Parts: sequence; C-alpha cells; structure tokens
Amino acid sequence: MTQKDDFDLREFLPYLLNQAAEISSQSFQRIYKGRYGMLRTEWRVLFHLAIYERMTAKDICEKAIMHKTKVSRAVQRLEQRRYLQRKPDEKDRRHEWLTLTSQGRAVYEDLRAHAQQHDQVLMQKLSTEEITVLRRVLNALSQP
Amino acid sequence: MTQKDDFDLREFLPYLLNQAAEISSQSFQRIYKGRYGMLRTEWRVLFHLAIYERMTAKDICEKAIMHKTKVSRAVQRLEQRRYLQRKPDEKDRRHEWLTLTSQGRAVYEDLRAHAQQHDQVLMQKLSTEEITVLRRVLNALSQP
DNA sequence: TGGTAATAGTTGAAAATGTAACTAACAACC
DNA sequence: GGTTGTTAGTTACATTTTCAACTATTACCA
Repeated sequence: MTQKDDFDLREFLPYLLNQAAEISSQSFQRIYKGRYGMLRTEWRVLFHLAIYERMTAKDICEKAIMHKTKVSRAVQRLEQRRYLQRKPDEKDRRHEWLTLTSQGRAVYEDLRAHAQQHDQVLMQKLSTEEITVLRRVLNALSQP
Repeated sequence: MTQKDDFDLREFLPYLLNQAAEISSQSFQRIYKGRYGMLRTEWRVLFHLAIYERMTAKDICEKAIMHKTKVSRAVQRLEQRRYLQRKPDEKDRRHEWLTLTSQGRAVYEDLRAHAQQHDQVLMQKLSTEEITVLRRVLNALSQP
C-alpha cells in the first residue's frame, strides 16, 4: 500500500476540511448527544437562538446555512423538549418567532461551557498565530 | 436579530470547520454526483484506490478514517458500476484486495482534474502563506 | 377586486448513515 | 485436535437526511 499517484488527498482542501471538521467535532458530539440526546442540527439551532435571542426559522436557515427542512425538524424536537417557544407574527402570520425557554437557556449555558472548553483543548494544538490565520481563513472559505 | 450573547459561533472551531468544509465541498459534489451519481464515501474510496493502487477495505478505513460499514457499502456500489474489482487474499481469505478497473481509473482521472481545478479556485481566496498554515493546521487537527 | 406569483414552513417517501449483531476465516492456547 | 478469542467484512434495523410536493398566508398587478 505505497502511494503511487502523485495526487495527494492531504492537499485537497475539501477533503482536509472535512476530516478536520469531523474529528474535531467528535468529542463535542459526545456531550450534546450523551447529555441531552441532541443532534448536530439541534444544538446549532439552540445556539443561534441563544445568541440572537429571537429569530424565525428562515433567519436560522440563512445564518446557519441549513436547509429549511432540517431547521423545521430541529425546531420541532426542541419544542417537544420545551427548549423553545413559537409565537406567530401578528403582522405576517407566515412567520413564527422562536425564542428559548429558561430551560433551553440553561441547556445552552451548559453546552456553551463545554464548547468553550473543547475549543481550548483544540487550540492547544496550535500557536496563537495559527489560530488567527485559521479563523480568518475558515471564515473566508465559508463565504459561498 | 442582533447578537445578544457574547459567545460567537464564528469563533468555535468545530462549527467553523464544518461550515467551511460543507461550503467548499459543494461545487465538487455537483461534479461527482452530477456526472457519476456518486456519494462522498464513494469518491473517497475511489481516490484512495487510485492513489494507493491496491488496498483492503480495512486499509481504506484507516487511511480515510471511515467506518467499515461505510466503506463496505461504497465498495459494493463501486463494484456494481464496474469501477473496481475484488480479489480474495490467497493466504488469508478474510482479506479482499481491491483494485480499480480501467473504467474506474478513467473516472478517477476525470474527477481528479476537477478536484485540482476546484482546489485552485478555493486557494485563490487565500495567500500562499495562509495556504501553508491552513494545510499544516488541518492536518494537525485531523489527528484524533 | 380577483387571479397569479412568491414566501414561510411542514410533511411524506426515498436515500443515506449509524449501531449492533452477525458470518466466515484464522490464531492461540490447552 | 478442539475450544475460545480475534479479525475482516456484511447485513438488518433504527435513525437522519434529502428531495419534492404540499398548505397557508401575503404580495403583486391587471
């Protein structure tokens, strides 16, 4: 099993990015899945609502770059667990405003603490300068 | 929808990595999906076989950090399309050696060309130094 | 007005993934 | 040699995701 072709997968950015993303997500996944039985889509929605306080599903789709069916189902499950509340917009009843319940905020606080701790661990592998460059570059690559 | 919490998702590495990975993969996905109806798992297996020429499913699991059921199913589909061949190991018949057919290699050549072109486009957003740092850092983060 | 188009969000079926249990082949130890 | 353990790979079932079609509401415009 020696390398034959001159093309190296470890140079191919989408591959590398996926690999790094998957591996660096694993230990955080154990937290939100193990403690709250949540899915990736769900913690993302939860975090967005915690950070922006009040959003419609559409807003979340755009901010988080998630498909509307994913958001719709994540919202349903978060509502079932009483982590969020829906309130239809009076002026335009196609919109629904979503906000976290105090229970949802408590879960967020717990997960956020773990997220930050997890980030610390990841960053220990890197120098300050590497972190700066990485953040800048990833944000650049996230613009479609 | 203004930011309220001081925690910023765009600082959280697993989130950022996922976002960048997904967005930067999209246009390449259109190629392998659109032209060959392939899945992400399948192009990865195909590429590994093209690069290393001869591997067992186990080898691929380790190199590509993919679960064995994913590899097993990707191999099945690639075999159905006559992109690869299986040959049981004579000495230990638990192992199966996988190699690409000429058809599989042709598909690889086509996809590789697109991959490289795609990489060029992505890298245009970045400076030479950023690319160096990014590759180094992503490889570091890919070690579990 | 009324009729068509657009938008927010949901639902159902098909496809893909994850998990655990399974088969077949070999290894190791007595 | 036979029992037990290990490894490579597959299969079955539950869970998620995707895609397309759907409902309900508002916007546009003759």
